[in-house]
Amino acid sequence: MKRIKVKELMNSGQVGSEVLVKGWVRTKRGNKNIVFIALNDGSTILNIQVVVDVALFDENLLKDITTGACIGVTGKLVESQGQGQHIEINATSIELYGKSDAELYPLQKKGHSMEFLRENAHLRFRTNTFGAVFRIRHSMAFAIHKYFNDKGFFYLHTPVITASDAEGAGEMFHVTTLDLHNLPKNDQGSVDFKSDFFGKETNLTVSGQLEGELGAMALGDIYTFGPTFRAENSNTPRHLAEFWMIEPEMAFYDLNDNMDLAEDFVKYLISYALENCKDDLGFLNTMIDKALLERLKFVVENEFVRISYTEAVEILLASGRKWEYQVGWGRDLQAEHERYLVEEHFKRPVILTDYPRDIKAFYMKQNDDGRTVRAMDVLFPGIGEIIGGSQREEDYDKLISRIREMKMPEKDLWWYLDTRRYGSAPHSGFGLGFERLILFITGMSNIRDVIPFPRTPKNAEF
RNA sequence: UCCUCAGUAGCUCAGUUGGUUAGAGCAACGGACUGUUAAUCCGUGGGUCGUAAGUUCGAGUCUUACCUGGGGAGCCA
Repeated sequence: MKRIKVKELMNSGQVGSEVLVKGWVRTKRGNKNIVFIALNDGSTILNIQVVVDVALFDENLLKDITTGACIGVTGKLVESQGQGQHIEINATSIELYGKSDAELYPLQKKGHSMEFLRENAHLRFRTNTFGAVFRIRHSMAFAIHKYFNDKGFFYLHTPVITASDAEGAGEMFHVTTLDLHNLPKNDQGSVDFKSDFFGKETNLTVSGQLEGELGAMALGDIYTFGPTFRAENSNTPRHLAEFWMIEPEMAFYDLNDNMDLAEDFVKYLISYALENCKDDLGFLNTMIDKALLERLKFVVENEFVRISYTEAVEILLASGRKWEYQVGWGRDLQAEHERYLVEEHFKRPVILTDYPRDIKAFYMKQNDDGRTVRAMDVLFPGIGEIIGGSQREEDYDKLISRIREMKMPEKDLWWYLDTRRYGSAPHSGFGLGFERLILFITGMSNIRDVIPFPRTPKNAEF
């Protein structure tokens, strides 16, 4: 008999038919006459209830069916006599694929703390919460590709290994095949990378943006979606050393087009989750965050506030608040400032634009005022900055003077500068932190719980 | 990296001004129960109190260092 997934069974299983399901035991309960098994196969958060007439089965087999064990069940699909589920399976035969010693299996049929489950990341997939989170994570990855594909964007694979630290987005992980215990030195006494694998110093990427711009300057609209690495010693519930980022880059988009796309994109993804992840979101709304669904709907239904950095500073100064970090034009906004704007003043997502150029990256388009750039940050409640982007500086002279002012390695950027030498065009783009999006959509509070295997300082287990 | 809180049974925690044999709930195990929903009821086993050093007649409790984790901050997505 062909196995049917529980999700399909719940949606379209025919009462009265013979079915075969395979999955992992969540709980078993009952008495010496009848036993109930809650079986989950990961296809849905819903369990199928298996009803076992004890008289029909070997006692030792039933003894081995414990929490965590893997079994296959053949039986008749019937309407449930009990409350709590509409259908169930009257088992006629059970095959035990893998036992699970109940005295040793870490997961119990009770709630566990997130910290405990994080230490058991190899097994946490088997919990309701993490099953829901990772099904939603998949759906969001799929929706991202669908959104851009439907809009005519091309998925561009930018390199994971790079020789440029051009953006200066953060500390980088070195990539080398040199013998770390016996490093070759040059005449100046520093490491000689000429004999390294690539013949030069290389790192893991901190952003695919610069390469993405090359693609946009020919293909029009592109996006990247891949892993990103930051060797920052950041220990917070919002940072990872290895995370996934989506970076669209669009020719002929100005900053307003860029903001329109960012807002439409995020709203599309949330709508997609609301429509396609109902069971999982319903569970998270009940167990993790009672305001989750309400908040998601609110974001979809309301326009994001768009104000300039300068206006934001005025609001903060007029608030009468005492800030731990001083507010003033030219200073970067701190978490407490962003939080005030999003969570108290406007009570909705906010897009801040036109930041002082001295606190932003070299590639951002310079405004005519000579002191601000066409940057945008999308700020979300509870998350902070979820998107950062800008219109790019397409003017060669302005770009090169900025590179020199900031003492960037001009020589290494020759290929980037070539896009401004040959057929330069106005263009824009942004970066969306995938895990921060998943945080917002699932209502989870720690970023380590929305990526299967978190990489953080002092932690690369699993 | 900084500030702060915590680390005691498989899990979540209690443990008084330092004092005899370190407790509870849940889980596990054994038993009871003819339809259960994290079933219920009765019973049983289970501990190098994060690690190291120190103070003391005596340390789960006090001191110092280190390790690990949570929360906040910085850096950022």
